[in-house]
Amino acid sequence: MIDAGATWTDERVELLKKLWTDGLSASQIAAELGNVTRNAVIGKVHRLGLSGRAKDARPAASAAAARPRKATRAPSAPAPLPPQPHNNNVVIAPIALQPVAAEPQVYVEDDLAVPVSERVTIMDLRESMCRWPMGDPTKPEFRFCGARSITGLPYCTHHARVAYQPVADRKRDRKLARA
DNA sequence: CCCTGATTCGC
DNA sequence: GCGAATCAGG
Repeated sequence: MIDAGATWTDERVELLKKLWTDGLSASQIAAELGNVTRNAVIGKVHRLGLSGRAKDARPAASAAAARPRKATRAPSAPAPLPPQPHNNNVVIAPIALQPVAAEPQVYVEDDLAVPVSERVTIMDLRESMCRWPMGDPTKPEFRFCGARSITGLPYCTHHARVAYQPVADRKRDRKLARA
């Protein structure tokens, strides 16, 4: 290799753009590029001015909620906040922020993106594991998803989407090659 | 504890 | 310009 990869060559920048707009997470992109951390990716993304991805219109929503101050690093910049335009047509539909069922049990085979790798029985189900039921609860082969759940939620990222949204199609693989 | 992106600031 | 540290949040 001529380049260790620690520099933002045009190719790497383009790949970054592609992957970012493609919806991959910063860490995924970092893993893909190699020799960079997710922070580096995020930093670059912001510098390129393509943060926020291709979201409809989320101008001030989360941006305004962002820390106006508090870097606990070294107070220097007053961090002036420009007037935020309220969004106009973000109709994310306040549909249901609650599970489609309090006690899910008879879900059909949801989809194919489910990682079969970590399915577990109730015996092996731990606190940090996704409780998404798979199969017939009355049958012995009943299993739970078992993937790492979002802290505070009973489901993994994937199933949380399915559970909390009527339709959430976001295909992303977990292909992080760590260490 | 795992992860996400956002931000700040020393380099 | 770069990215680690930090933050807020799921």
